[in-house]
Amino acid sequence: MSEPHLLPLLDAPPPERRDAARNRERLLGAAKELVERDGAHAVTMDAVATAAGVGKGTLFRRFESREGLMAAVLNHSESEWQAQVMSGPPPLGPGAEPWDRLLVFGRTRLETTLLHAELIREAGRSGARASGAYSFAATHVRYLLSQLRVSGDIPLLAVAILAPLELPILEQVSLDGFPVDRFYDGWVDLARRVVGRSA
Amino acid sequence: MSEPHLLPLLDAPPPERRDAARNRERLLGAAKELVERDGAHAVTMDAVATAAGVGKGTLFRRFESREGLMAAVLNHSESEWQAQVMSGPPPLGPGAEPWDRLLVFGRTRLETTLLHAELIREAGRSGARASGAYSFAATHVRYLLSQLRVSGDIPLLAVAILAPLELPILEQVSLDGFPVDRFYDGWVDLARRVVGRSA
DNA sequence: TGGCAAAACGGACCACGGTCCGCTTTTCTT
DNA sequence: AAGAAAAGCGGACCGTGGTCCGTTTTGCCA
Repeated sequence: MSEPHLLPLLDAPPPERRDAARNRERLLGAAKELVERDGAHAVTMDAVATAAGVGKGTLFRRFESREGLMAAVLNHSESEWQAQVMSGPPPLGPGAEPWDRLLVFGRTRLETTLLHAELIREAGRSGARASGAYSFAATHVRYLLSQLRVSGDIPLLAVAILAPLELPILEQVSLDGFPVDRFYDGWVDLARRVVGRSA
Repeated sequence: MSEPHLLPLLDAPPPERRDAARNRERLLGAAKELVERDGAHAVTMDAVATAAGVGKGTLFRRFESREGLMAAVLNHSESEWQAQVMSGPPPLGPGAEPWDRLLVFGRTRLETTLLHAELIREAGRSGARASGAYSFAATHVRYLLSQLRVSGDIPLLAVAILAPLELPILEQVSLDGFPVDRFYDGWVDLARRVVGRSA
């Protein structure tokens, strides 16, 4: 009947057991390797579990679903870009004019999305959700827009600016046969109109 | 060694055999019914085939995949809206000012997308592709933009205007907890900026 | 009308995502 | 150090999407 000695501050998330952590790492490593070798679409859950020397049940307990696993891999791949944005050199990182940062942001985001296209596709809904990719970008754009003293509903304008850079949109568009360069120019034009720059 | 008597004009698509046509109709009907009754996510291919009194192989031959089937159902559902846009009463249909048409277009498109959300989701890539939903909307917006004498790369601006109304974007946004009404207002603001209206 | 090639049919079959539950490992307590 | 509860493990098992191929139907021509 003894009371717990330490009250959890802010109900802390329960820590991970040692074997669990080890297996998560093995699984993620195996997944990354297989994705790189065979392409995300060809990676089966059985294969990942086997390659990691772990049971399938474990794989699913750690990553919820195939999409979840892909999202985890994706997240890892995008984290470098996120770091560049947050603390890399200008003009992508801090230190440059907001407008210049926005332009570079758009270009690199477009490139990153295309680079990870397959992974994003395989990650499905989790791609945007579980991996913080989308909300990171949204937050950053909102920040830049506020720096630019844009008038209006900034969160929504951020959505509008980001939307054409999302994979589902890019896929629809490229079905219509747009080259990527032209697409980027178009995006710059859009950004100009939205933030209200004339030239 | 006789020559064919009739040359096909513009290599015509081969017509469908009677049984094939009959089965396609049965299948589509069964699918619509099941989707309505149980929700798209709960509809299995076996169930559709059985309900239509047809083998599974036939179902797949006619509709390619589950996504293809869902796209077909979706297409049917959207055709009414498309008809309204093309030849219904103003301001959605022809006869009103382009700007007013654009506004109503946006609102009804948003509503339609949300109404068919589940079907769109289940239709996956085919949702945009096979069902002409996306390209219809794009074409129409391009038309309205040209009527509005908008300067710039009209096809790309059309993409930019349409993008925030696509389901994947709406889903990401509503995760961030936006009410729909506010979202529509935001879209109108976006449209204003893109076409260059001050008020 | 009979016959034949092409098209379509259908259900047995397969692969893969996901679940379940009896067993093992970890961790905490005394 | 021992013991027990919690957390984790793993692989047999299941449902569903998708394929394959021997059989049937259709449409055409004689």
